[in-house]
Amino acid sequence: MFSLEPKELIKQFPLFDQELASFISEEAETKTFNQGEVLMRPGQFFKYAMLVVRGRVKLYREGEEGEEFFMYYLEPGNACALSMLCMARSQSSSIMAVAIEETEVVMIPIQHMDNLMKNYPSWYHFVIETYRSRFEEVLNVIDQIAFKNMDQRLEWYLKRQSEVMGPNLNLTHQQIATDINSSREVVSRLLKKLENNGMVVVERNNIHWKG
Amino acid sequence: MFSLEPKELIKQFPLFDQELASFISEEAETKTFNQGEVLMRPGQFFKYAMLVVRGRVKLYREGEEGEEFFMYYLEPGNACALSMLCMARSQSSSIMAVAIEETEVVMIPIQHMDNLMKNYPSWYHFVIETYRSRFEEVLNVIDQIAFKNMDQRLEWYLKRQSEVMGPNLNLTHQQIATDINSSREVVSRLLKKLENNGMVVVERNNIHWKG
DNA sequence: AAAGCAGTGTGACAAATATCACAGTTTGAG
DNA sequence: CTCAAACTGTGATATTTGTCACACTGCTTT
Repeated sequence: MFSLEPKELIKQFPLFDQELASFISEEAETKTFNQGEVLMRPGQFFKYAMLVVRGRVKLYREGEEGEEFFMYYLEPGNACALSMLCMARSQSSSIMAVAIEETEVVMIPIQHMDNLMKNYPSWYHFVIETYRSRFEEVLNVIDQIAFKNMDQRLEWYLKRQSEVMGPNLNLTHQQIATDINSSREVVSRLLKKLENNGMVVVERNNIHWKG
Repeated sequence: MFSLEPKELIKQFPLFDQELASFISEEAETKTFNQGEVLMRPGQFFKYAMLVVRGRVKLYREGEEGEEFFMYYLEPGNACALSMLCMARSQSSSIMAVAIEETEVVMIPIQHMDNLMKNYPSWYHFVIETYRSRFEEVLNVIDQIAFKNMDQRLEWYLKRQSEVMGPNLNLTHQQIATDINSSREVVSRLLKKLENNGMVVVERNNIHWKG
């Protein structure tokens, strides 16, 4: 649990300037999460702003009956927007963040936020940019589920997955169904359609996306 | 187009402190939008952060085929979160903001943002709180359309409407259908069900919500 | 090889929602 | 008052998606 070099930080977070990187390097801890570990769970109170420097984090929404719904991934260079909305009132924010591989996270204690905001303009530019991009991502999610039907949603889902995971997606139909809140059979059928259209090659435990 | 007294501002925005209110009062303009006027449209570049001090603004998402989908209202004391994500990159943020009644808005030119962030802690607390509450609202919207079916969504929609507009909702079935991306007939039928359950009284151009 | 299991394919059916056609009802303009 | 327009109600039907039942495949374990 030790911290990153400023130089390394800037490489991951190009919006940071020298002083900011130095400050974070001194004051923040670095923590490694194992695959499957939960970074954030519903209704949690945050003590840190979290920046991903290695690995991948999956964010998804949990429904009241235990349903899941995939939102987006955090990759190196991303920050968890919600962890920065750190004011006491982190109520029933029922969103889950899980490391899907070994993931290294810079954790900045929230008591530094005032100082960071005040004295490091490049910090708040980063914060704003983080919100902006996450907000936009979430709006796109709404578009999909509000306006599109399952085949289009599946297609969009696979495209986004492949942007993060590469063209070979090690996913079962059941996992996909859970992520888009559908059912295995439906996913199977739609995948077959996509395969016929040449968008995809379907194998056991693997889907090859041909964007 | 003249500005508000600091005292009045603080009344509307309790998170503001005295200095912040004074600064805004001096540097910001106040603009009145008529009913139906567009405050913000898809892909627009922002020159101001916008704070609502009177009236109501409806925010909705527009689909590619002209569909609409209601997101939330801004009321006095609220700020348009998107207008504060003002960095140049305001891309295809296809969200619409329309005044649904005569609405007065304090417009803070974005060139003051750095200064505000740096020198007025109560400003960035307000900004953070604005993001937090909007983000949460949007997550709730996702819950609804991802996990719930139409009757529950309609119910939720009516409840939210009545929170803002009072128990008497001057809405046609068609308007509701548009807002929740369904069709008039479906809304009619579901309203009838709600009426039978005593949740609601349906009249022409008016729905009385009995929370 | 046999058994077991996770993953997949598929037809039949059920449920939710959308669409169509048309009729009735209220309102407001002229 | 009359007519047209906007709003609402309703049955019939289509489409989309979910559910159920069961067969099949290929891999792993014993």
